[in-house]
Amino acid sequence: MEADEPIIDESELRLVRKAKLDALRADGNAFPNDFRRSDKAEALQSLYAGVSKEMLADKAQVASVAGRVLLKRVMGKASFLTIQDGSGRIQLYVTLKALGEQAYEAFKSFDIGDIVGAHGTVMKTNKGELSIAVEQLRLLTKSLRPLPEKHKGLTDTEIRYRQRYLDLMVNEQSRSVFLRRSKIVDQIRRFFTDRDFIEVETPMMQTTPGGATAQPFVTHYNALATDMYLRVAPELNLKRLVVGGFEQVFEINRNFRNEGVSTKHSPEFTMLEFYWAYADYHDLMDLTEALFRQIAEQVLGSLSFEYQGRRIDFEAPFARMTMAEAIAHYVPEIKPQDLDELQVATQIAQQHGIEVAGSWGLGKIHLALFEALVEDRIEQPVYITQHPIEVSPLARRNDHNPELTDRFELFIMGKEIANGFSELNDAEDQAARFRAQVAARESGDDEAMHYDDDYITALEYGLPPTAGEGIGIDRLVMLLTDSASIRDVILFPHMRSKSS
RNA sequence: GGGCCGUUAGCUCAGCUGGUAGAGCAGUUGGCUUUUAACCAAUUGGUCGAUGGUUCGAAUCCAUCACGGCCCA
Repeated sequence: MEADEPIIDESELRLVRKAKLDALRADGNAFPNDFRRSDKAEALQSLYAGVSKEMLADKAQVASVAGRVLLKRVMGKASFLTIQDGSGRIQLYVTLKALGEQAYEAFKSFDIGDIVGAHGTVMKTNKGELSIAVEQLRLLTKSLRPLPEKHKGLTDTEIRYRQRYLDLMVNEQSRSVFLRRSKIVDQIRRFFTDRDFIEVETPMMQTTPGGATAQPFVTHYNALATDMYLRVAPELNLKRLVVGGFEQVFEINRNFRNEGVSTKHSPEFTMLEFYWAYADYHDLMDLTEALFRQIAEQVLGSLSFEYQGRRIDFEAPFARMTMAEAIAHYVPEIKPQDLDELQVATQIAQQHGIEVAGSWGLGKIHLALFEALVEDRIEQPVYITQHPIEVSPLARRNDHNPELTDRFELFIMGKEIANGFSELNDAEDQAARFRAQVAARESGDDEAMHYDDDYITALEYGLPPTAGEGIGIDRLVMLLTDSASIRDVILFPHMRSKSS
């Protein structure tokens, strides 16, 4: 996106640096790319952690490192630079004696933010800090803008999101969140490929949006001369693949829902979806627990962790309860038998300020009560099962109660983290459910699904009994990084453009 | 969409009941050969988010708008 003009800022700080760059240009190649490093900061730090100053001096180990200057301390004829590379930080010890007059003078004009390369001997200072006693120091990239303040860092949330690179440069916390995000996604891939799932990529642009009840983004496809929708879910395509014989598939990719933005919702978000033939929703719950334990163990090194001051435990089996059971469990003043009677349940809902339409069955009332009274109270992982059929147009009917589905949602700390069900593979039932969705659309529900004729055709060829699930990656990462807002786990969250 | 809060130097922030803008860091100059947010001395830097209004006088009070944050729907 080139929408925003670069900010023209000819402030004095910039002019000073620009003059330094001009001098470098006049002097030769101001942007060399022939420097090669031998070591990264973190590797050196851990390699020499237990080695004494004297032992290091005996070894006279040489190293080449490169990174961005974060701190600079000039003390006459000897100086220290702290640089940061992709792995961490390391200190450089720069002396007039080792560099010579000319190079040392040049070094003194380096600014915080510059990218440098250094070659020298690994040493420790009197205080025991690992450093490189620099013999050659090169400026690799001149930085023209001043970095945020060195100890308070960058706290302005808006700048942290709009200029994430600054946030990453100076806020260690932010770096670690995104490093951990990468590890979590890596673990998910391993988990599924280890179990013979294959990773696939299905279209982001679709002629018929489907797979979730949500309002889609619309775009125009010139070559096909048609409007298309950004997908709200990959679900229907993934099940087409199961029809085609890919019996275990998963996809980790973006979904787009043209809805509100909040600390829990981002219109563009990342979802894992997977489909597993010859399994049901109970198998999914077992698999999800195994997945979450593996991630926590591999990424955090522990099965329990803090989230916003609460301890979350993945070790104990995740509770499983129906929506009605959950209401009675979390809201003690509501008795289980009250929820079995349509009339009584309606009354309770109305008492809690819920507007109950005449067409609602027990399931819909339970859902409304659950969302109003239970969701926010949940802390530890709990599977809520058996959602009403009206709100689950793609899920298989329960064998004992055809008004309910074989479905679950996993909640942790008030957030819906996963949603899975035994898939509806009866093409005729699915066609009827689509028609009901279309009727809802026509009476004004923008989030209701479209009728997907092609999907019905696929089902008519036969979808094996299959279970499928979606896991919101951003929310999972929020939990595992103790992040309060979804924007803190998305590298470049969308922001309103500033009219200048 | 509604409520509350915020926007002051490149960054982090002070600035009271209205009297004409301040600190630390960064920058510049000088000093300093093992510092750790290095230190010491001097010094530059502002359309106080924008536009209106009230007032002799507005960063400060009022209104509208923009952007952001938190909470709610």
